[in-house]
Amino acid sequence: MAFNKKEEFTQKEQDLANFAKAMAHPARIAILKVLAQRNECICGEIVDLLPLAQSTVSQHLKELKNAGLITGTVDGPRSCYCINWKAFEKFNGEFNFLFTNLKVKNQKACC
Amino acid sequence: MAFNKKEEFTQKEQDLANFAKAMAHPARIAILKVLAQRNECICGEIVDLLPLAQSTVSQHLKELKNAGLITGTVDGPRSCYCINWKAFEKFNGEFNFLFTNLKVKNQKACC
DNA sequence: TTCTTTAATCGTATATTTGCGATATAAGAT
DNA sequence: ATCTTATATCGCAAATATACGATTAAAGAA
Repeated sequence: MAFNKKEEFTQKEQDLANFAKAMAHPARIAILKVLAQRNECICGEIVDLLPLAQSTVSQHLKELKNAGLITGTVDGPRSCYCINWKAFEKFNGEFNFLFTNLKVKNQKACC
Repeated sequence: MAFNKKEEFTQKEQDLANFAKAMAHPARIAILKVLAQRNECICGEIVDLLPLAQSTVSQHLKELKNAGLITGTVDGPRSCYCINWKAFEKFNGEFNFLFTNLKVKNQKACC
């Protein structure tokens, strides 16, 4: 890849891409779904629901946390994860601003 | 990776993850933005706007097309790409159904 | 203190993505 | 028929992502 060209794009483009990347795996979608329904889940519960090893689930949780889509606190041998609704609001707004709004103006079909 | 576990998730989870994956790169976000603003852009115009080689842009366009986010027709040495608004509507709805709706019920903050 | 339980991290193998130059293709121009 | 132009595809190198087992860490229980 010679060099990573991602930094050459605008910050907004990078942010939106990172948000999308965090959701770009069915396991992470599934995790988010569980958290959205329950709020306040420990890692073990999620592991039981997914067809993946504990270490793999932990890794996916870490990615979601790094991307800011979830929050988590470690409390000794137990942890607590929740959806960060604010992040979803922000990116949903960003997404709509970039695309859905323009739809109204520009509806013609071409190819 | 031993084996690809992606098929073990539900079809909806996979579809949403694939949609997200298509947007998981700033170059593809930038391409979608250009197409959203103009409708009916040829590849060359997009190449001029991005800090990437022609072959790389063509590859990103192919990925967006394969994911169904854009449509494109080849007309000899010239091509025409457009946003597939229906796909955006579909996935935006899916996304809202999975997450944003639940927000109302489940607002408490924990961690 | 030692044992148990739960989750994070490390190390590693394999798969996929990203990016480019070179080449192929396809249609119009000369 | 050959040249030009615009785009797609091929082949490859490097970077990242995915997944797991093994290990570590941290807190409560015995």
